[in-house]
Amino acid sequence: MAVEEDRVTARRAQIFQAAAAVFARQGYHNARMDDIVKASGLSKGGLYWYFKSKEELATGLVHQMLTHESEAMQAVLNSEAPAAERLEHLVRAFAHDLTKNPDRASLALELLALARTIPDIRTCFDTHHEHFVERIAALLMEMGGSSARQLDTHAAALAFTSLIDGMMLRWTLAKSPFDLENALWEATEVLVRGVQAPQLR
Amino acid sequence: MAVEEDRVTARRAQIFQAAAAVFARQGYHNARMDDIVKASGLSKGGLYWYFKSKEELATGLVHQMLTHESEAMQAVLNSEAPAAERLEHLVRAFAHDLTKNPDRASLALELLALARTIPDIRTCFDTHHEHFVERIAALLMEMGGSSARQLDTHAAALAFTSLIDGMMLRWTLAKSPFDLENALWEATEVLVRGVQAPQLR
Amino acid sequence: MAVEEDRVTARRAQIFQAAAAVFARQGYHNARMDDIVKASGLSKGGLYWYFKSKEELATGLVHQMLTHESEAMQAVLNSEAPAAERLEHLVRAFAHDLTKNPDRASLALELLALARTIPDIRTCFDTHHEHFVERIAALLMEMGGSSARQLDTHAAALAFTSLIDGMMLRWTLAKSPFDLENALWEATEVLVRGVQAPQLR
Amino acid sequence: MAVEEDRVTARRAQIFQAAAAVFARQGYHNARMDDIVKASGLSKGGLYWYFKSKEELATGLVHQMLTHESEAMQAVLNSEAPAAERLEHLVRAFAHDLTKNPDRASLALELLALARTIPDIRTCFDTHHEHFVERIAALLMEMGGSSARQLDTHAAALAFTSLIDGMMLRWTLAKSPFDLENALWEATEVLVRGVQAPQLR
DNA sequence: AATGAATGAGCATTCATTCAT
DNA sequence: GATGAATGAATGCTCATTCAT
Repeated sequence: MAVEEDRVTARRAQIFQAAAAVFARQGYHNARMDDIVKASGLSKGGLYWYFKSKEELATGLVHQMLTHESEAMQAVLNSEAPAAERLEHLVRAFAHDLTKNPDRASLALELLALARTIPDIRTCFDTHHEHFVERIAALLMEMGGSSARQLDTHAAALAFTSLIDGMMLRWTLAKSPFDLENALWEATEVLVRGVQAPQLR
Repeated sequence: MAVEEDRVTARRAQIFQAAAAVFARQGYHNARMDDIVKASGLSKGGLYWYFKSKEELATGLVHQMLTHESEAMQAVLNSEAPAAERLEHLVRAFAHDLTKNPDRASLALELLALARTIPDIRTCFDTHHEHFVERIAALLMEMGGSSARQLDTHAAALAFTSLIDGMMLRWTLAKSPFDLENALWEATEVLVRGVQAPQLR
Repeated sequence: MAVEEDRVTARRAQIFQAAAAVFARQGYHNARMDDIVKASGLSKGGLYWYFKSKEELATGLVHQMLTHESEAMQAVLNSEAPAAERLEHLVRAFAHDLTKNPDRASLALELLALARTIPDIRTCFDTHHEHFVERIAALLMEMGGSSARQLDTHAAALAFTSLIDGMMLRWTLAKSPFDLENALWEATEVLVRGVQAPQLR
Repeated sequence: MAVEEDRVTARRAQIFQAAAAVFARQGYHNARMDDIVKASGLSKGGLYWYFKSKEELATGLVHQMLTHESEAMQAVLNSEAPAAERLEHLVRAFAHDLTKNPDRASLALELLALARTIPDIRTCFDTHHEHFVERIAALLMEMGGSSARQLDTHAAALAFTSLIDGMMLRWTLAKSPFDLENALWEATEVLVRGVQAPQLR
């Protein structure tokens, strides 16, 4: 039984990997099931055994990716380091990972656009984002927001996550590539400074 | 002659409007040329008289939208008000506009995703973004960056534009809608504070 | 009135020339009315003023070409020279003309194929061919067929015309071009010899 | 494996037959893929599984027809009979076949016209014709050409093949049908007599 | 479980023809 | 007579999905 499970998991992983590569390169709509079949090494019927439609495959892929990302994030947040360091680690790890796998950023944009059209995917992203914002807000709070700044903290968290997505997007599309890790960390610093700085008015 | 030009312009505008509505609702790939034809009030052949392919139509639409946006931005920047006010005006106008036309944000995401696949569209966005960043950088500089902070200013401008795109994206996808104008302005304030705050380390 | 007629004739000739060139190069079905419009120097509406459909244009073109060819043939046949010389002249003139205007042969094949589908064109060719065969038969008879060979003469005429069409066809399609005039005249000689030779059995 | 091959061959044959019928009746350009689909008994996708475009289908059809024809010719030429009889057999079999299947002649004209536009088809015909001429030349030589007449023999072979094509063409287009077998054999006799007759000049 | 041949609804695009000006 | 913008039916081809083996 466990062996069964393993094979299923392995096959699905195999397919996810193929789909990720194909979607990243060609985009969801320009990707043919046959392309994914070819990339996966399975047969057409085989693929449809594990995913009953292209949409379900995309949805599953989003789910898997966001789960991974969430776990990776949690791992960093669970560390013993001071909040500021955890934040930096988070940012750098994220940027570093994308820099090494630029396709991931491309894929993310593709799937994000898909969220507009496919409700399940939208829900996935939505939930993920909410958790993300909460964790960041907590982190920022811990970093030195006085209780009087709670609102600011939450707003800053939203700003932070938006910043990340927006910069990833810019980075994937920009023809003249820039150093994502650096840019992202600089931006984060500015943001953090802004949160901790005394109110202007 | 001028009349000719006018008709051509009018027709193209008419088609752009139809395409914008359809792309916003259904997405580029789920949009049928027939849908746009229907929405435009022209005939199929008529549409193809002005745009020789679906792709060219999308490209033209991106061009037109970015041109409009750039001009709107310039108009705000040309005002006599102090820099800080111009920035606020810019942010609020942008957010206000989207709030009144939520489809625009949706459309923007769609077209942004298209940029991955269609080179001409990518170029349009790229150029537009570069100009955008430059203008914002100039504005931030004017707002009080000492020359010693030039680098920060540019980084902050990049952060700012990323923030805008990212938040617009979040806003379109979020199921629980939030006040875009408020969130964006708060985030902007944090960012500005961060730029003007004394270096932390 | 006569001036009117002249203009009409001139315009039609102008269009025929354009259509001939376009059909020769692209074939009837791959030719767009716009191509012919462009080649003719007229406007779309202008072309349709003189020919009310693509098919009518093709039909008119066939008619005009066959009329010309028939007249050219008649001119040669009307000469005072001995029959054998007239035949040679006929063959050489025909081949010479095609060699100088290879498009004509190509066009002929195209229109011949069209005859299968367009009844009017088929009728044109049919009538033309009948006359052609009759004239050739008369010529061959004059060249020395005894009355006892009348049947042979007619058969030979049919053979002769078939030979011409077939060789023209081969010539247009052959990738390694050959000397049409020479080949055709040699073949004619063989045929003539065969008609004049004593019955074998 | 052999079963696989067989099915593929059978399907292709099935499609060729349908295409031949449809092209013969309507012509290549007036034939709709749907017509062929209907005639073949397959589905649209099924047809496209075996031929990836209309053009490829036509090309394949030409190839198949010429291969068959070449084999049929070879079969006749391989017989033990004297050369003259083999020639007669060849001519009569060819004509007889067409008379029983008039569509074949019609189809041949259609495909011949296609050769003007589709390079692969042109090449097929070209190669076929070359072989045809060579075989006929050899046959004529065997029939009694002295070595002094070698040139004439080749010319006569070219004349012969042209004659066949031309007469088939005439026969398909003629409204008043004639006896193809008879006409063709008579013409052949004249030609042969011409080759064997003493030089005139 | 796995295969891949077969299905058929769906779609972008074309192009002969028309007609208001 | 002439123009060319506008029409819309027509068509080759695609591709997600199915199902007999």
